[in-house]
Amino acid sequence: MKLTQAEWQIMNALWEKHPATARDIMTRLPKDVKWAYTTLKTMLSRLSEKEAVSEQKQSNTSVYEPLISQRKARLSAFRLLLDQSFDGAMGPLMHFMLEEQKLNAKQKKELIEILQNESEESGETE
Amino acid sequence: MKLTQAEWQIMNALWEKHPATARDIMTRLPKDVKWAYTTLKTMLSRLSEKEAVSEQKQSNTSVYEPLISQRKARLSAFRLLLDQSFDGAMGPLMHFMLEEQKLNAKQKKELIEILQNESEESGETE
DNA sequence: TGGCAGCTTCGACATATGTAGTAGAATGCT
DNA sequence: AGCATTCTACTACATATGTCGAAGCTGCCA
Repeated sequence: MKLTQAEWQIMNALWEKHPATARDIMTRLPKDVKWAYTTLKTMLSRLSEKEAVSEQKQSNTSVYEPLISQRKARLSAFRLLLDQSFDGAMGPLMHFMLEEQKLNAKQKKELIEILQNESEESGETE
Repeated sequence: MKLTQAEWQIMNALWEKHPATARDIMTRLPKDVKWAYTTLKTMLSRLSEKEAVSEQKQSNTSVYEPLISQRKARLSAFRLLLDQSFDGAMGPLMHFMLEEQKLNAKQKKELIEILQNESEESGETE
């Protein structure tokens, strides 16, 4: 499932809290997004066609629910980035992240801790 | 500079070895890409318009050179993924990568080492 | 019960992206 | 010189994406 930029903004708002109406979602979109209400509705319809969200009518108002998990969406996006921009390998990506200083000292420290903790355990989510 | 999927495939081929002609690039595209020669040319023209590559005529044949570095392109793509899909924070991304088992034990170990070494140094930004 | 307010559905349109054909110029082989 | 090969430049077209406006329901309140 590939989401477009606009779709990500909507899905992010929806994952944050749902079910939600179009109005609800509007208020949770990034501040710099200034869509007409119908623009959002159009996007929601398209997401519904794509089976990314479900649409239920409560009397005259539609209530939406995500049908794809954030985890799956992230996985797709991540894989795409990896394949498309980093030769499909973690190595280049890791190097890139470190070289670009995408991590500050504190983050590095946290990361090290996470890594060390996780090294002991197994387990998954969803 | 945002590159599309098709553009990434071309730029990857061009970064790999350049200058290069359209024919050269054709041979280095992913195996599953089966474009007509003119399709590639169209893409190259668009990349040229976008100032992502330069086009020089050697007599009657165009020779291309990347004008944007792979590093910069990766940076854009990475930032976009981070902002769009991971709340713009490394934390969620790191957790995601670990949970998804994108890193095996050895890689984690290496990563920890790199992190600890780099922790002392400083660097610059873009 | 007449309306306003808010929702919904449809249709429309611009730009972006993917994909390619055609025509004509430049090259090079014979 | 004449022809086949190979390029380039243009044009075209479908689908995807971003953005709305218009018009028609629904429900609630004075």
